[in-house]
Amino acid sequence: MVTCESCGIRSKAVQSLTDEELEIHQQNCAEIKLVAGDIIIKEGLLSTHVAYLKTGLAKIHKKGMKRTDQILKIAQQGSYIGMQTILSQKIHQYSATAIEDSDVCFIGVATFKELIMRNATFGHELIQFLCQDELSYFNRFANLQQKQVDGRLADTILYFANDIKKHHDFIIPLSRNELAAFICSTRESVTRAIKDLSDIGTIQVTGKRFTIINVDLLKKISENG
Amino acid sequence: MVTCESCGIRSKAVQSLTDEELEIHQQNCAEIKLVAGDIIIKEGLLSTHVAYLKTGLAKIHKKGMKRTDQILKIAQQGSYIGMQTILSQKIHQYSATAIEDSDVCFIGVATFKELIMRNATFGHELIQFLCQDELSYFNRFANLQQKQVDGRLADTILYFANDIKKHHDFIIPLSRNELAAFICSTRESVTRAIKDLSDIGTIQVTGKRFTIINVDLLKKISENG
DNA sequence: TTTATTATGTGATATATATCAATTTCTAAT
DNA sequence: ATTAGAAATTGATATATATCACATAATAAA
Repeated sequence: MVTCESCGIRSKAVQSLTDEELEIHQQNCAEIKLVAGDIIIKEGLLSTHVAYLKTGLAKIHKKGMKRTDQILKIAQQGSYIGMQTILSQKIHQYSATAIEDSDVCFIGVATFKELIMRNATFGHELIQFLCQDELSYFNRFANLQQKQVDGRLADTILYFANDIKKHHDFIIPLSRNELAAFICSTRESVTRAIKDLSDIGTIQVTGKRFTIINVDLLKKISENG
Repeated sequence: MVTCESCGIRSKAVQSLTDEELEIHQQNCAEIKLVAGDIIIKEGLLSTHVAYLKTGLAKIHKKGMKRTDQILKIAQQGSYIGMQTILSQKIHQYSATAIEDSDVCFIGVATFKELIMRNATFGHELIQFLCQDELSYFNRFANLQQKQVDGRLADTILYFANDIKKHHDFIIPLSRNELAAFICSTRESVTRAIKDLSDIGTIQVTGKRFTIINVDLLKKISENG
């Protein structure tokens, strides 16, 4: 069994802990293996743990008025999930679901809070994380509002290629419905947008496999909206 | 002159400082009186200070591809502005402009960071603030995407009434263009939405003065989109 | 296999809202 | 008060995309 101490991929925050603090962390922390589709946290339920996504990929989603959830963001390995709620409110305000097989560590709320209060560097790392996160939202927000569907899809494809998969040929582990929920559109419009981008020769798509053929053109569409 | 020590409306974070730390804060902090329209921080410029909005109201806005800025949020008194950038990136990623006469304290970056690293409670309060903020975005995001203009305007009117002005009769210190930038629409559509809500007797509007006549109906429109 | 179920694709149509153009109202300056 | 400039309103039109309806493909179950 891997302890927090021996864990090679612990967060920067955890790296800043003293031996004693790391021991506290270790005692109140459980690692769980998830498969795609497993729920990490669920909107509306009491928040008892903070989740740390060690490996894998998850979607952060939220109920709207309409039936389908909206996908707020994709959480990559190294992300803390559910800490927003844990510190002030007690009920999770959003859900998180693994979209790839993932390893997740659950840390008890009380422990998490204690570490923040004990170790300023731990808190500092969390602040960095939260700030970074907020800036991403600002960007996403601006892009979503000012671009139309083709541009938003281009953004998403480039995001998966550059930030997540680091490859020009990759799987986007989202259904067309989920893609729509992510770029704030509909299944049908996503299908058509994929066709548009394929037709002009920027990408090649088979099911969930995307291959970027002409990056420059794709970037141009992303930039022009 | 008001010192940080004697300041009655210092932030919860500052309240947690020791006398010595408060002295450090005091030495690197300047209070400035702004009038509506004054810039607090500007996107693209080097971030040297964190701003604390002591009193007043400000808009947080960001350049898009199109000419007009988008308004990401309204910052109320008690908000820290510009701390996202200061900790990781060096260039402000968004602008902040006073939309009412305001008192703002500017704290040097180095000092701000020092206090985070010295005092875990200070950091903890900032984390609370950031988490709260993030949850607001999630809500705003969900609402914006799923409601149409009338519903989004209703949201905004209720937001100013309940959260900011705490009155059913109040001034929204935004032009129609700014209102549009806030609810992600256009000047003309905002005008028409205001007319819609007036026509059905939910509100009464003269220029920037809004009076809520039928709250229940307004809430209903907000909820149904 | 066959059948049921779910995901995806495609065409036709509806609609909310952006855009364009012209007018009126408000505000500030001389 | 008069003029100039900006902000807001109003109407007509264009358009991106949602919605609806149906067809097809992929997947899981019997």
